[in-house]
Amino acid sequence: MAIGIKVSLNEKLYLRDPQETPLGKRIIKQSILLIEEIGFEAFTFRKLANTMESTEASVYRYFENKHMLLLYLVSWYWEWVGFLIEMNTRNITNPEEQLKIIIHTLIFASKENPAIEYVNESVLHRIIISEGSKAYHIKSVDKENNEGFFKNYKDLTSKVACVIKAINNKFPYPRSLASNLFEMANNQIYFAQHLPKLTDVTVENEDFSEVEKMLEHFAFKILKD
Amino acid sequence: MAIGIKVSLNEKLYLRDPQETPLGKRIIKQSILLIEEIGFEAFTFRKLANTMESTEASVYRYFENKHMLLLYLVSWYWEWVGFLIEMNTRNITNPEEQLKIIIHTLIFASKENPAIEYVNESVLHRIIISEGSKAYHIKSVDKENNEGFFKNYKDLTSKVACVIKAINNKFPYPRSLASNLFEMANNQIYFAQHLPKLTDVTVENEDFSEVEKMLEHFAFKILKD
DNA sequence: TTTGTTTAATAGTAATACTATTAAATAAAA
DNA sequence: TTTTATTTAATAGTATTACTATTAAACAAA
Repeated sequence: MAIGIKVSLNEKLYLRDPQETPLGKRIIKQSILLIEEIGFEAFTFRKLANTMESTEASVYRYFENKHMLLLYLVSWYWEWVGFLIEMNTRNITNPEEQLKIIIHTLIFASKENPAIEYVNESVLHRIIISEGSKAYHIKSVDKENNEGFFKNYKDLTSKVACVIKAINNKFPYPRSLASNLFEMANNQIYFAQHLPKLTDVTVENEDFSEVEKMLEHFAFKILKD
Repeated sequence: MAIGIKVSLNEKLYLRDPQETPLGKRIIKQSILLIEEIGFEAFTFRKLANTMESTEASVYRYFENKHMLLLYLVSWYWEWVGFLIEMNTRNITNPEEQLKIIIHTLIFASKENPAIEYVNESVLHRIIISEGSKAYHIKSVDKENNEGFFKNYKDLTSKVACVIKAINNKFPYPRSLASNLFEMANNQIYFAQHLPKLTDVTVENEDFSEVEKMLEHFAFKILKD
């Protein structure tokens, strides 16, 4: 990922690279806003084309269907979070400190300085929270996994699992803890906002600090000797 | 829930109670099989009607749309798991033992003696694992929550949160731990089956014992003083 | 036997997902 | 500069899907 320029993603995710043309960038920008506004089920390429004053057929030249577009956005997000984590932990040697930074980045990724003008990271974060899991809860998950569509998410999980192992080499579930931290972060934010009976934390005005505190509590308690 | 007879669910979930008529029971039975076979996105009432030799219009007399049918199945599942947990923990006084039984029931619910002939609990479990979260990851979540559509899941979370509090009254996140155990159970099974890089456990031939062991490890480590 | 009620089938419509073909714009080559 | 090739987008479709209005059949109650 070269900052300000181009995020490197699996080329099979798209038919034509949206980062290469002005229309492609508008498709990314506007689809993020429209999915957030009406939800992924109601989202269609025709509605997208209407709001961005283009045509349905033009959008289909970039993405095979709306599922692939979601997959693109999800991959973009995790690539970006992975990049932020890499940056923020670079000069830290203590693995406990690294994990704290990872949790913080996971929760506050959308508050970092936006790197790319055609992606509203804050809105994208909300999409990942409410629609993200639909990217892999599909019948074709095995085929798409073989194509490498989930590589960004898996690579980030591996990276975090390494930090977990550095903290406690005897802990038997580093990957599961890593993926659970990702899933739990998004789930508990969603619960706080929509199904508060399912959580103990509160989220107001996009302030996720209680979630951060809870994830730290969970992670470090589990990793204690 | 009266065993062998009728599961009590929110009446707003359906237009006509499917448990009341033979056609309704066939709709439940066949929809479980068809969703499992082709996935929820490809599932339509027309395809369902074809496979069960009925008509699309007849299915629409029972459920407003396929989302409401999924919500019905998800509610049915959690009501059933809650019933099993109630049964299995009834004569247990030790809360640690209760939590172990809860985790076991959560994981092996589908292996219990089927209570109702028109529901294949094992197939339903697979649907909950791969499609369940789509029931509440929708734009209308707040409205539907007000209607009480998620009551079964929330009640079960409250019940488990009580057991968690009985184990360690000082633990600050009993609801979050409870909901996370539910979500984690299904997620980690799904990862083991489809995205093994995201987990450390393996699941072969529907044997979920490694997942059970991991959930116990997580839960009891977190609740330790 | 009549009336009312439940249930299901017919036959639609509107919206959606997707595509084949053509046209316009731009760039490269002669 | 002119021709040719390539990229990009618009038009105009088709097939499928989601959903509904209306009618008919089955059954029960009066």
